[in-house]
Amino acid sequence: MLTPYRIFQKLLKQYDYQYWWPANSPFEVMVGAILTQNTSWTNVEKAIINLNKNKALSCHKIIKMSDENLAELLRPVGYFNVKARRLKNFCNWYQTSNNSEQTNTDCLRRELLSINGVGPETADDILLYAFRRPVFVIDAYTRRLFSRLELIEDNKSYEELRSWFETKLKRVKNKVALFNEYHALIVQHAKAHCRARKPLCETCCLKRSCAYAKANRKF
DNA sequence: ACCCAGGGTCATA
DNA sequence: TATGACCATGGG
Repeated sequence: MLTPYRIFQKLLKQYDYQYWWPANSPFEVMVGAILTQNTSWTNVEKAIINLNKNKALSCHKIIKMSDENLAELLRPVGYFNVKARRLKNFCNWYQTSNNSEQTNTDCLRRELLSINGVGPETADDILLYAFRRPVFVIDAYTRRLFSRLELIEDNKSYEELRSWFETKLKRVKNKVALFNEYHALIVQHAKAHCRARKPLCETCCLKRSCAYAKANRKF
């Protein structure tokens, strides 16, 4: 039986540990989470370098900078005008927020979702990889993989899927570590699988339109 | 010349 | 609630 946990084991065996999130601080994780919306990570790295060069990788500096100057540093990520505003919206919340280790995760999640520009996946990236909370991140790859394995239906909402995964993985001990590695492995699988098809399964290439997957009618 | 990327918001029906 | 337009650079 293919269960979410079995699939995790296969991914781990195939790709080994990923040690996410690739960042030097929790704040950098949060910035990256916003900048990588529908954007490849290589572009995000360029923007992070720009921010560092201008000593602008801090809440304080980002809020102080003009929209135009910030957008210019964010140019490589695309959507730079939108993302400049989103980043500022986030920083304005982060600066005044007073959340501690004790803050309830659902409460923190609702606060994140109330920020314009932070949707469910970005919020969960931040919760898992910056705040170390046990939330399972759902992204386009996760949907495609489990849809093509015929374990989920593609008309499910984000919350339905997150709840499904968290229920299926209820019994694991260190949820933060597992959810962390799981999402990272799915992304790694997406990057690697089209180049070297290896036996996780025959039909789960995660490109949006994979001829192989199409031919096998696993959509 | 196309397709895609570690999404989200807003207007419309 | 469910689609569709829009945001925009860079790599394959």
